[in-house]
Amino acid sequence: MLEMSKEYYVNALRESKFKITPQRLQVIKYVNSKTPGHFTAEDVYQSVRKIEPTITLATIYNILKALRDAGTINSFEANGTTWFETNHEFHGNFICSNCGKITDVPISNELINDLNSLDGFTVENVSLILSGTCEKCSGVKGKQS
Amino acid sequence: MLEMSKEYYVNALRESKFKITPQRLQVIKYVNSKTPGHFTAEDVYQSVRKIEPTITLATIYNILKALRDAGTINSFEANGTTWFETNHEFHGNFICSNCGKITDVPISNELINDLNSLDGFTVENVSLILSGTCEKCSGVKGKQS
DNA sequence: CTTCGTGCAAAGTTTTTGCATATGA
DNA sequence: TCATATGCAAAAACTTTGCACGAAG
Repeated sequence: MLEMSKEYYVNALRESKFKITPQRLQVIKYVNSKTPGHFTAEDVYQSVRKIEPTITLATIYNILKALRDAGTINSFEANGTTWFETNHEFHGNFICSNCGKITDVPISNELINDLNSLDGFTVENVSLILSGTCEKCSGVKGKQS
Repeated sequence: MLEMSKEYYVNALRESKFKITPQRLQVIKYVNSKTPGHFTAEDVYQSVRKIEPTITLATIYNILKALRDAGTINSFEANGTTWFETNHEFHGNFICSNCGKITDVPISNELINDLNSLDGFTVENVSLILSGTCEKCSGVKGKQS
């Protein structure tokens, strides 16, 4: 895989016949700054609108879909929304049911082999989502922020 | 684990201090009939309303939450909705992006060990979601039903 | 110049909430 | 009796759609 950089995203969009627009460049800038990390369409919107004030959530959804179709970001659903991430290494996403924070957790290689040996199924995407209490929230009472 | 039966769900609700209502019994009847299987709140609603015509989706959500809190069903999010299932064995859920069908897929025990050895995290729930093309849809053109 | 993307408004889905009434334990 | 559940309506949260205009290639 190419090193993460804005060019990586731009090239991937071009290869998939997407046009390069100022709005897309701003979303790329945001996404690239969040490596590794997890973000929602709303997160991207709130950040990018500071530079592109006329942009709308619908356009953010469009752009994130393009970046995903170009193979540069992954998505998974949790807590009622779609989360995006740039981490292409196979991993789990641990979601703390107390504070809501999402943390990447490592997974052994054996599982990857398992998943590639499913008779009859062509696996294109895998998401492993764990929930529970994170280290910081263990023994601490509080509400999700 | 107890054998799956309506009593299993009723007992679990009682142990968690939930009341047994006719509406809950009908949802239990539905859930128990879908073992193994995957269903949404809407699926339950459409079935149960035939016997309990005044029931509403809000009540279905309430009951499914109670059954989940009582530890009898699991849930995961995919395709924009929450799916419920009774399968308590650790497994993956393969979602065909062509026909939408969800299929349980077996996972080796190694992963379970991995997931139980996450330093600092208390794992309460795990969902492994795979997407791609199922056997039936491989090589077949069509739209999701 | 032609196709694709953006901005806007509106609608579609799924899920939650508040409250009065009804009911299980 | 009394805490909890139900039914209803309304709202909230997230995502998609249609269309006219604008911009990239």
